[in-house]
Amino acid sequence: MYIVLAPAARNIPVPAGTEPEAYLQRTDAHGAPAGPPAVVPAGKLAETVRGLDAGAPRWVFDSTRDAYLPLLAAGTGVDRSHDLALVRSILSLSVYTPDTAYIRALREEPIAHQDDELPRHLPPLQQSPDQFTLFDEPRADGTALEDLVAELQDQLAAVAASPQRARLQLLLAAESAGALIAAEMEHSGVPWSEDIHLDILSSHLGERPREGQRPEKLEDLAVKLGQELANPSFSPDSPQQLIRALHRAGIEVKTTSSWELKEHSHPAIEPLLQYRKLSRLFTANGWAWLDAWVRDGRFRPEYVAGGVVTGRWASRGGGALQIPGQIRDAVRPDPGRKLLVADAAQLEPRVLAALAQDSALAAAGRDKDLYQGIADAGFGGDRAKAKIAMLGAMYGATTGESGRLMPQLTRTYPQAIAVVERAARAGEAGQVVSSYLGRSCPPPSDRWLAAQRTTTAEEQRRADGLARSRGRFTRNFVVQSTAAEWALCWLAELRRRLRGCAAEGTSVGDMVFFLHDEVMLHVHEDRTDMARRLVEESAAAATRLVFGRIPVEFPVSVAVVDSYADAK
DNA sequence: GCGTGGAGCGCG
DNA sequence: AAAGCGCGCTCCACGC
Repeated sequence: MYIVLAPAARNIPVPAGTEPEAYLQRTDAHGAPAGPPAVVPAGKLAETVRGLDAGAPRWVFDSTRDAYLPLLAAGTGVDRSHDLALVRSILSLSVYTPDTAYIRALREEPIAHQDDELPRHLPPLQQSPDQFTLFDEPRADGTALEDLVAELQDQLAAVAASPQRARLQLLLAAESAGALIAAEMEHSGVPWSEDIHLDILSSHLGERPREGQRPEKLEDLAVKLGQELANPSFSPDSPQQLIRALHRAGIEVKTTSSWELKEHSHPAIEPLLQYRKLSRLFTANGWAWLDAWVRDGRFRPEYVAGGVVTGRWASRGGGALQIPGQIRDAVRPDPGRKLLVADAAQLEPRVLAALAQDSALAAAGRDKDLYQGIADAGFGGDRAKAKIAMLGAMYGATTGESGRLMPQLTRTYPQAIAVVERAARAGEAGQVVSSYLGRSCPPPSDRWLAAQRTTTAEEQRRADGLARSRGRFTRNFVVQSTAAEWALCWLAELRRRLRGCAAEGTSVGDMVFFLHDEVMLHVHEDRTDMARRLVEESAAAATRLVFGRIPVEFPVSVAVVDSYADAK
């Protein structure tokens, strides 16, 4: 049922005379060992895993990325998994987790689930003063095979005793599937045309500059800016110099951010905004970025599944989740392939409709754009207004246009608004809130709690500010986290279907990119209709999985294109 | 020289 | 027309 995999490097000492690559332990449905552990000799792991996966086990990894990327490199995939670290992180916070010794222990060591930057398998420094002995001695690090098996048992027992076992099980399965998908996407990479990227850079910036120099067009703008501000030597990269120069030129801004600059009219503003735009392209996605992240026609970022408190993915290096529209034209399919870009339309407000069982909001999104539906029902058909109002409701806006539009929204969708308001009040009071499937937000920090127990008026103002800030966080958490689990289920369902097709000899394509509510497939050009159908089926399946039978639609918009730039 | 926090901006 | 959630990256400014 489960097979626990422990890379041998973490199970030193090595048995004499052998050179194992990994240890495997088969267990029953409760994680209890079934038979003795297997020692997999060097060079045989991928092959062994491939053979065992036919028996449809759930592979147990301490870190999916560490264990699975090498398998993928050897051409081996697995069907299902259980990621101990991700499950640990969810269980330690979830309100659906029962009070077991394992959970209590987790909650007493906050670092284990809060700080992913500290790999659990590295012992504290004071325990290994000599770096050279580090790899020759047994590590008391809790990742030996038997410790992984023990933790699996603890986790399965906790889920079994949960008052919401089904939801929690689904969440943990989806989270683990997400980790597999993240590794697979990292392995496949995003098809990237270096030539087109270079064309974009040269047309916007000019030739690649020498190390430490500005590109030609950026330099021109800096010079022009110096002239307009009558200050030839200042650097627009320095906020302090910049704001002083602006003030001297009579432009009275509090910050130098673009939206505030746009409110003034002065001949220096246009070149400044242009400089900003190009400077960002140069520094964040320029030649250096290309050198670092694109090789052999693939952009290979590192994804961090479960890297965000709400359950969204994060990324490390390469800014994978912030690819600017400016360079999306560089994402091109291989010959014989197409890009299929699917987007869950207005996912978060639809999730809110489901959470609140708000039939008016559900109706507004039936067979149409949800924001347009809201607009038609209460904002005179003005879609932009409806969208601002809805986003404001989910983010906790109090001022500005968004704040002004809120009352109208509350009149039309009292049930939906009540859900986010309740979440906000809970957060302000220091409570935790949870997603539909049971991912809970972190409790307030000790500093936050201490701030709430203040007496002086000034401290009280600060405490109120902190409370409102937490309220905005929890308000958004219920929606964002539930949207993230819908999206994970969507991806997992899609993965299952794609693997099913491949197993039958009909390769449809690969999942190559995921961005919160949007997925990109690199599909064979003669199977785009099939891919489209799988994506749509998966969305329907995800809705059923998460919410059961509900009268809320979760439509996906699908574009089959030859450039990512054409997807929107 | 090194780490950190803020500003600014990219994405959803 | 503009302030309210979640991130990552790059730069500068600052303190050590």
